[in-house]
Amino acid sequence: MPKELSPNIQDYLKRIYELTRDGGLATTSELADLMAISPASVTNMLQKLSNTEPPYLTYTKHQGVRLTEAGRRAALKILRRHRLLEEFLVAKLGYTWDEVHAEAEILEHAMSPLLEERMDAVLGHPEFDPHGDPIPDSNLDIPVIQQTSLANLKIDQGGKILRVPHEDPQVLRYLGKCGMRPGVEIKLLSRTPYDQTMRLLIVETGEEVVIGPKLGGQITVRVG
Amino acid sequence: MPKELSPNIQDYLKRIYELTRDGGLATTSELADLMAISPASVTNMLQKLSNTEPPYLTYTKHQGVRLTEAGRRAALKILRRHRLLEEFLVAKLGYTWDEVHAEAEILEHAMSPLLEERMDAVLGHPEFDPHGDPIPDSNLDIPVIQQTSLANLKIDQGGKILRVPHEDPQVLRYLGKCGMRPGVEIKLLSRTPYDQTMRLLIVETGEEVVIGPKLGGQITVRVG
DNA sequence: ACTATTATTTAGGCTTACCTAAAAGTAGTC
DNA sequence: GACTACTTTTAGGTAAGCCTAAATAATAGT
Ligand SMILES: [Mn+2]
Ligand SMILES: [Mn+2]
Ligand SMILES: [Mn+2]
Ligand SMILES: [Mn+2]
Repeated sequence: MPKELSPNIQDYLKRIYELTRDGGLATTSELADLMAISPASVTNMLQKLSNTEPPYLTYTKHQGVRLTEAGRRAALKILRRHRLLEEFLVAKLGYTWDEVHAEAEILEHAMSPLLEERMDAVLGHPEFDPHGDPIPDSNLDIPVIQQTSLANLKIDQGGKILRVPHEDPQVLRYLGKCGMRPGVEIKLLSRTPYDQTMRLLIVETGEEVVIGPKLGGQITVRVG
Repeated sequence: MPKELSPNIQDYLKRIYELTRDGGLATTSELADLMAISPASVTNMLQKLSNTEPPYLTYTKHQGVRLTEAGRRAALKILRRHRLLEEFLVAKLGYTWDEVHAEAEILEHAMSPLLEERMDAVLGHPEFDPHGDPIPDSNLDIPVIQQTSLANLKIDQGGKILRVPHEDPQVLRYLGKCGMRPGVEIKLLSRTPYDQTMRLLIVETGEEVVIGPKLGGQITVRVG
């Protein structure tokens, strides 16, 4: 049976899950970048995780990796804890949404099943974390949400913000100040031709917000 | 400057603090027992911790160790987190007092200064944890409390329970069922001559409780 | 197709924190 | 003061998870 995975390994699996949600492969260098360690260390770990019984991922030399079902479940388990923690910190301990990711990144590895269950209960089984990411339920089922990147919005098209990137506190503080939160209705006013910078209208307040293409690609909306 | 201490080291220092609160020395084998590791490993770590700059403890070969001021502060820091966590889990997440120690033993190492501060605040700066142990304040000041072990109580002498041992869930469930909680008034009814078993009266309920000498030595009261 | 660049893997090492086995020190008993 | 039982230390070794440097594979430009 799968013994307890180390914090490192839990983070590897979570990263690989995020990188392969689109169906592709995660590469050595992407992982090395994200985790700020050397590519050699990543290769080592990927080989190790593909040789366990059962394997957590399938590894093709020089191509990349993808999670097995065992790997996906392990990733969702830690993702559930991460997102529950973020929600808990905001809802019950007065954290702002830019403070919670780093904290959850550590605490997720110290969280027992009991604590997970109690937090879930006192929060009323929340479906989304503060950044709009869905929280897998206790069976690790995670809803598939119909959504598009801001980058795909057409001029004058409106939509409701579903999720924003969650790792960078600076970005989150900026978005918060602009009123760009999950649930907020926006409308695309313009997109500059060369650098794809967007001007958005926050419908409720009438305020205008400028979002670059890199950030815009990471914000998702429901069109309509 | 003191870099971040590893979870292991934090636990070593906390254990040594507990073993030397009476002013004595902590020995290699006591620590090996408590931490369930080999004496050789303990020796190794004690030497290491006495050779840091600044040293966390003073080590005398074959005699034992005692904390330096740096060691004491590190121990109190982690003890504060441990006890705040225990209180938080009981007060805010519906834990029973026998469930919190094991959980806190892990979480204490994953707790940021910010989380410590927020928990302290939402709890209203509690002075005691669920087992009656004092929580060091944010300056690491810890109150000295006038108290005696149950073992020192004279027949017919009464007192208020101050603290109970906190590590063993079974013991805690037993004490809980008997009504032996911090704050409860008791009176010593009898003590058997050979094995020192005590019969106690819970004043409020009129119930009688039997406590052996080993457990009795770990429960403290304020006489009166 | 060849070469330059970039990505990945292999090889060899380091640190932390544990282990066992053997050596050495301490203390209590005669 | 010597013997014995017990505790502690030393010596040598392991596993994780990281590192750098060197070797190899993949990719892109001409
Ligand atoms: Mn996050
Ligand atoms: Mn993490
Ligand atoms: Mn405790
Ligand atoms: Mn601990």
